[in-house]
Amino acid sequence: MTEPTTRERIVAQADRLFYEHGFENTSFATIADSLGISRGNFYYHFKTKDEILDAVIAARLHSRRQLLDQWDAAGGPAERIRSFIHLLQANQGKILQYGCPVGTLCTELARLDHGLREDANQLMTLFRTWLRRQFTLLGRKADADDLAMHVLAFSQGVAVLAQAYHDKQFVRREVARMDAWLDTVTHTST
Amino acid sequence: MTEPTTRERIVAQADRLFYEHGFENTSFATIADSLGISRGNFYYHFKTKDEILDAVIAARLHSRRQLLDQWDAAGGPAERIRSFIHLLQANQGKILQYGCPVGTLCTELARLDHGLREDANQLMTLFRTWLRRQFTLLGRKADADDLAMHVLAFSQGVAVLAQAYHDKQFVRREVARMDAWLDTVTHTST
DNA sequence: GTCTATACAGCGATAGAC
DNA sequence: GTCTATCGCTGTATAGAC
Repeated sequence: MTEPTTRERIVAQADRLFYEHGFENTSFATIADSLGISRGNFYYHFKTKDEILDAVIAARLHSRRQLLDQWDAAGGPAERIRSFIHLLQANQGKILQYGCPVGTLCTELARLDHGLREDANQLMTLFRTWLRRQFTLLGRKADADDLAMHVLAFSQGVAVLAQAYHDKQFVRREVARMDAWLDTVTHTST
Repeated sequence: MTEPTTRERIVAQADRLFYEHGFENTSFATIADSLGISRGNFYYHFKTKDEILDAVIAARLHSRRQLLDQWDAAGGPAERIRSFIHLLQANQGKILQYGCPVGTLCTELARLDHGLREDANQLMTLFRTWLRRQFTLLGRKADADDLAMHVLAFSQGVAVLAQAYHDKQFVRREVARMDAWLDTVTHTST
């Protein structure tokens, strides 16, 4: 295990802070102070704030791809989709506090009309494409993207309300409902 | 029809700008300039930015209550829930651009850890309570709140993805899916 | 690579003239 | 009730010493 570089430490910290407090609401000073490095040093590694955002999005893409690769390595498509649905419960603590890391970033950048908006959307699309593939493998080729978007909408909606109300029971109920829905999809031919 | 007061004009404009660009991203200068009034005059009507936010939330609560009152005046509970579901399509243009006015505000204030967070949540709760009442009237007393939350989660999830992808067809499909779901709820006894 | 010091713009907020 | 002028703070970003 090699020691992380300063650059890597900055990206990891920015990733966390952008998630917990938002991109706009996180300043250079906050990131630098929380790492114990100076603002000046900061600019040696990243010329602008957008460059950090870019690196954070790239890091998230990388980590999410690894997660999907893990799921791909084991189980069938139905089991994999279930892993995605259950992610809401696995990350429940964070989601109740900060919402979905993907959804909240897309929403914030859309609102700021930010240039890297489409890059953030790539994160959402990563899951969309992956889900679509799983539904295709299940024999739902014709409406695979429709079903993928439905699963995404479910997870985003639950995340928004879970954060607003801090309600674990609600998450549990909705995940169970989605599990039941997935059963009907799995056991139906097109 | 009486001429709107300066205060009313400020609230209306802030309401619009907070929705379109977010609370944090909207400055006094932006609001004042867009109304053609000076920053100084601004502070005669509102001492702090939070006071404006408070007024905007109150205004939204008022307008949404009026909408629900209209729905209550005509049709049965099933028809009313359908009106709520179809709101996503009625306001499609705005939602594709700016998301849900209720959800995005709750998400932003949660993230800012803002003092008026709970007041924004009241907006969500207004719809939650109203939906719960409709499901109770449908004879689903036991799980009325569960169903209400499910409908809310649906609308929030669709709004997030509709904004990210600017996809009208997706909204249409999800609304149709929700309509079908409502049929199964309506025609099932507890 | 890391630091201190600083420039400069924009923010929320205040004082006081009209 | 509306204006101009200005303060103090924080934000992003830069320059230059070590």
